Amino acid sequence: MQMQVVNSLKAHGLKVTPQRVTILSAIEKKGHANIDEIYKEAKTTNPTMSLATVYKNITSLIETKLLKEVAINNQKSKYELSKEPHSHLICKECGSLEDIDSNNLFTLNNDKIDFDIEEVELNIYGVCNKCKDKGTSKN
Amino acid sequence: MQMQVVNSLKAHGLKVTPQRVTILSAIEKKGHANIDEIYKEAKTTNPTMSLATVYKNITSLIETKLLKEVAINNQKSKYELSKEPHSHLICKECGSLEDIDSNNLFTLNNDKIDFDIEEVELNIYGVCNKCKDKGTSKN
DNA sequence: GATATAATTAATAAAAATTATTATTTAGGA
DNA sequence: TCCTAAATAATAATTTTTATTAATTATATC
Ligand SMILES: [Mn+2]
Ligand SMILES: [Mn+2]
Ligand SMILES: [Zn+2]
Ligand SMILES: [Zn+2]
Repeated sequence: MQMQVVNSLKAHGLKVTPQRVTILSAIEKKGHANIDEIYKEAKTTNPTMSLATVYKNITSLIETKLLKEVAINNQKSKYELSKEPHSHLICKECGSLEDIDSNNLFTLNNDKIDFDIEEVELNIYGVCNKCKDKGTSKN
Repeated sequence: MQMQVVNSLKAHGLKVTPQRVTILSAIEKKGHANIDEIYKEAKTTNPTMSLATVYKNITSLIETKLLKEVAINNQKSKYELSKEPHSHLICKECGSLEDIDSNNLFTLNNDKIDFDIEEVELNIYGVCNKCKDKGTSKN
């Protein structure tokens, strides 16, 4: 079984159930996925999995910081495994989302911000190269 | 009537209906608001307004770029009048959202990004001063 | 390895959010 | 003022999310 995922669950004090392993593996495979994509992918491994189980686990996996939500304009939120801070390129044509390393991407000059910063999220919307080439929509 | 809002609707080729004026005025008053907040505020001016009308208009106002969606982790999307690019401070305690000027806030080093950038969105999550002081949640 | 127990799950119902339908009204141009 | 396409209110339908509950299961303790 996905030792990586199993250990991660244990480390975060969550019981290791096949459903959770399946859900996390599905997200890991997809990189970023919304509820429906996770559910669909998870069912290929565990066909009896209930959608309510996906919802509940997404919630607890986020609470325990194992997952991170990525809220996106004009789409359902996607979820990803927690990892190094990074930014996202989001295509307005096809909705695709990809990671982009934040190092050297931008410099935050937060000298004068009077706010306890926990997390900085940079989302860059535009047109991905695939869509730029095709000139057409939805791929 | 809100001449500002009326002209804005005309300029974007949308019919000037009292419902649209009310919706835009509500958002203008609130700064940022989700569907429910818009509906509630709008009803104080126009009690017969239908929720479906709010939904449909939000969609067309976004399509015509009069409004902008602000998708937020763990909350329903908020909407604001289109204005200068800026960033947001979002409190994880109370959910409050406030504008912050992006000028001098960060520098984007986008030399090597091979992507047609249309819009850069920087969301800073953390704890607002009100919540920091109170130490407690939900205000 | 067997047992106890609290957590988790599947199935389902319920609730909340969003979109579609339709008859009526209305904004804006002729 | 009149016409007409667009917009609205009311409502139904659909979709999305959460709650409930009986059965199952992971894990701690023996
Ligand atoms: Mn990512
Ligand atoms: Mn704003
Ligand atoms: Zn694309
Ligand atoms: Zn706060």
